[in-house]
Amino acid sequence: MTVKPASGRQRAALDRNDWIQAAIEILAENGVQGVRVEVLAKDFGVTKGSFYWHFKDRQDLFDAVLETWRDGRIRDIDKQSVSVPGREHEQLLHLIDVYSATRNRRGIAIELAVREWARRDPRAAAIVEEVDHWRLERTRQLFVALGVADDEAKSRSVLLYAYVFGQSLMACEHYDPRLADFRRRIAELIVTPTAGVTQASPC
Amino acid sequence: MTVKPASGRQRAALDRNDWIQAAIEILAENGVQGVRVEVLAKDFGVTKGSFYWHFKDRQDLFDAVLETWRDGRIRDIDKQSVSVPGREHEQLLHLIDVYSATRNRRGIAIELAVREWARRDPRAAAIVEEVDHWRLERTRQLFVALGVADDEAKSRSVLLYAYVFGQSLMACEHYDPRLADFRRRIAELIVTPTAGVTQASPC
DNA sequence: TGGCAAGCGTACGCTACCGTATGGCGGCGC
DNA sequence: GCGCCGCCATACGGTAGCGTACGCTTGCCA
Repeated sequence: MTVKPASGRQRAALDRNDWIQAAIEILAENGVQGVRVEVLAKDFGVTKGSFYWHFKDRQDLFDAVLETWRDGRIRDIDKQSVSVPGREHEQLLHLIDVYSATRNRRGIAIELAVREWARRDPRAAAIVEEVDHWRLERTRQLFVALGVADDEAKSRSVLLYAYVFGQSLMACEHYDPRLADFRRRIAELIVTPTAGVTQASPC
Repeated sequence: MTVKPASGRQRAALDRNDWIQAAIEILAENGVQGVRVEVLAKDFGVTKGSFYWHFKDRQDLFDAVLETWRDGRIRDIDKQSVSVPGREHEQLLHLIDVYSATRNRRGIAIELAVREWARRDPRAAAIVEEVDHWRLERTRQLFVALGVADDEAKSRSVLLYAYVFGQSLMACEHYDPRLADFRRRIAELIVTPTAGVTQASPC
């Protein structure tokens, strides 16, 4: 999965972003603790002399990774969660599906790695909180567009993302072969307004 | 948090379980990668010569930690999830509450650390799957006792635990000051049978 | 009271890292 | 063609940690 392998005789010069991308790859597979500069360098076929040209130290890389991740997430949220009138229900279901464990393995792995990181590093925690806030806000708006009252919309947003992340760290593949059906059923339960929580129409 | 500190002039001899408990403590705080024998030894005020008396190597400790955790979880499940006729609803709510982020910080930290571990170690993954299966099965029974159809009961069980674990890795403390209310609302949504999913009464 | 073994200390070699200092090399401007 | 700078290599010192070999006590039991 190395971006610029050392296959060619004369490999291209690496830039800051190459290191960041490689770091994210390792982060997803082995966690923050696995992101080691000498290992990254070996993957690129260079020595750490290169790394310390582009970065002050390891923490510098970490900060860059966090910023990159945050920016990417926020772009994604903007793309996936803009309210398209009349299709909000479908949009919410799609949000859940995107984080389904079967597809998008890479994205989920990164997501979990960053959150694991955030439990022990305040910098990562701050970034995660930023991203969470964006996501929850966008989802809230979708629920509101569905006619759900604001408090209920916030609750459901929290439920939606908590479910999505929790789902990806449970091992229930062997629980029942019809798990896919269950997931659909759960998704509907989360996004479908219950009778009584719908906002009173202003009449 | 050391179990047997080196405060006394003549500390008691350590046994296998002392090391395991200390390892679990570090595991919760710093993850598997943080469980280092020389660090544990320093915490106890001994050298690793002691450790290698009780354990073959580091992996031996890891295996013991996993078994200990599993046994504890299964005991907990048996305690907390036996169906008390007529109180199943309350029991399910209690289950969610137990894993609420505000209380039981230690239990949650261990839970997350083990699951993080499981993503990269097949031995840990096997243990987690065992525990998950037990939990889901018990919760399913509670839902069924509430009159919920079997498929729906399984779905809700998955939702319940996914929500609980996901909740503990989200940073939504600053999302809204009324988060506690939202949590209650969400819990009710998860455990309360929707109209139409209730099992047809055998008439 | 001699011996034995559980429990731990000491000391060692080894690997994997981090960060730094400094040297080399190729391409680009002039 | 000369110098300079961007990019990387080399080499070094230092720390943390694993596992091993072996020596030292303490208590127990014959």
